[in-house]
Amino acid sequence: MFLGKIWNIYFLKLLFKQQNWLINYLCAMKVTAYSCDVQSCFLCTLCLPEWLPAINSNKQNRQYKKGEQLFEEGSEASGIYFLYKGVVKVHKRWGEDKQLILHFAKQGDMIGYRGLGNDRRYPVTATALENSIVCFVDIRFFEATLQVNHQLTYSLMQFYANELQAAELRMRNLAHMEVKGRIAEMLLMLQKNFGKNNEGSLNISLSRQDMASYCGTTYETFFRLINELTREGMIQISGKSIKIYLEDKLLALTTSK
Amino acid sequence: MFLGKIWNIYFLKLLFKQQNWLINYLCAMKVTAYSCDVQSCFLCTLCLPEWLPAINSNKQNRQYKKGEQLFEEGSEASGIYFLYKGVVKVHKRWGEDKQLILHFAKQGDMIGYRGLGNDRRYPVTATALENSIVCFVDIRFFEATLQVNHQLTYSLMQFYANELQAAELRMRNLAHMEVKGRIAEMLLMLQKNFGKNNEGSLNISLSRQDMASYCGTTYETFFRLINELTREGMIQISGKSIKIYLEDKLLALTTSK
DNA sequence: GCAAAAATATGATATACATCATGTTTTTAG
DNA sequence: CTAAAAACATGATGTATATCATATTTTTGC
Repeated sequence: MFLGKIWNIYFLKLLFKQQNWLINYLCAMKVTAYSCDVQSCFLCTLCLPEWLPAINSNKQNRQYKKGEQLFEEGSEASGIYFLYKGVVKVHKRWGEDKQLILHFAKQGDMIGYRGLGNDRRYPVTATALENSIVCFVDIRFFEATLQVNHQLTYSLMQFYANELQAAELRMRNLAHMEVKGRIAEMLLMLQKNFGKNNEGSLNISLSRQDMASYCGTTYETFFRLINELTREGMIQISGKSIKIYLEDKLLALTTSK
Repeated sequence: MFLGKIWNIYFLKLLFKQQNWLINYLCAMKVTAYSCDVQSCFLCTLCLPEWLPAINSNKQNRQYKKGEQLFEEGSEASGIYFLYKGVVKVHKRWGEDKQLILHFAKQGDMIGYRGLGNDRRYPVTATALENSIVCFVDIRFFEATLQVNHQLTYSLMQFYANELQAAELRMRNLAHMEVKGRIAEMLLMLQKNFGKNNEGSLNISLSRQDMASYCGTTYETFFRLINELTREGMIQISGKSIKIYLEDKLLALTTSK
């Protein structure tokens, strides 16, 4: 029955190859059915069972269309988001038309937690790259939750510790690794986080500009370097689908000397 | 009496202008007197008073000479350090002879907390830039402390959140800000964290290589650019002493467009 | 379904920064 | 106190990457 559903969509996709609106419409419908079950996210799994009803009555489900912003850099941090469906980019501005993308958030990811420092404003912007559904938790309620659920606080602390390590690793890479290596690293990250689909390509579709912004470079440089990677047989890229062929060679690009 | 001591050292400094060994020796002696009072650091102020005796019997005072390593990137994370006296750089390797300095730790700073993620190895190296004294707390005891002292856990979580924000800001700057701006930013950071001495220069002395490594650039580029900053009247630098003259102009260099 | 707007492709040119090379000064260690 | 090592200074040269310019293709909105 589930397979039937997939087949159904696949069939429609073939039928209306260019008319993606229908597919999107159908997917959006399916997606609407999803919602927080108050038992599987970072928040719910780490809280005392007695606290779950409180969560249940305080959470809000929200939907965002592709391109819509969840929140913007500099605005007051109103709460924390848990992504149920979709893909969201978390990014920081530089000047008028540049940005560094910090994270491509996927199903299950927490977003907005960077607003929990001393400065209660979001230090980043979050933008939906696909139609997305989130569970929103008000910041005050979240803080109350932390006061009550020590295990959650401890886990969140560890989560931050891991994020900090990752951020500082990327800092070093931005400072010293060449762009080609950073692209290789991003591709491996995407494979790790989003996996491959049945055709063996990365299970996510990003614009080249967004991929470039993740690597901290320009569209043009990114373009030239993925061409090189293609010529060297490490990857293949057509449209928005990317296949990784020589994982070890990519990995080699990410190490020094 | 305290003033007398300072005058004493100042007098000796004049007398033996080049013979710093004596001064250092005397200072080291003075320094040896310092040690944890179990009431002023991040750890002690946030713990329950009942827990302090436990800390007192578990902490270790350690000394490091200039140039000595506290711990090394990749080695097992054995504990957390609190810096009582001295300056310590926290840095990450790249290749044989490059590094990115993440932090110049000063009195009161916590070091080694990056080792508390899932991977229980230090992701960074810590090296003393001056003779330093630290209070060391074993990682297992620290974890037990976290389990007991929820306020400490919460504060540590917030601390990490702030560090993460700072790291991601620097990530963006490494990606998009030009080196001159990053130097300006470092100088302002040094002034904020280490203050000025009675002559108005930054109260810290770093090698140019280390400053360059903090900015994510080479010694040569750093050298040329501080010359520019000097020519433009923003700073003055002689030996290891740096004076900031035009704070607002430096600040302007750190913003886009 | 069509016009407008994004996204993509690609060459030509510019430049910020790294690398190399060499000499001097300062610091360190025995 | 002296030799060796580290830090510092500075020009010459090389290169990775950004910027600009322009044409094509794809996507989006009404």
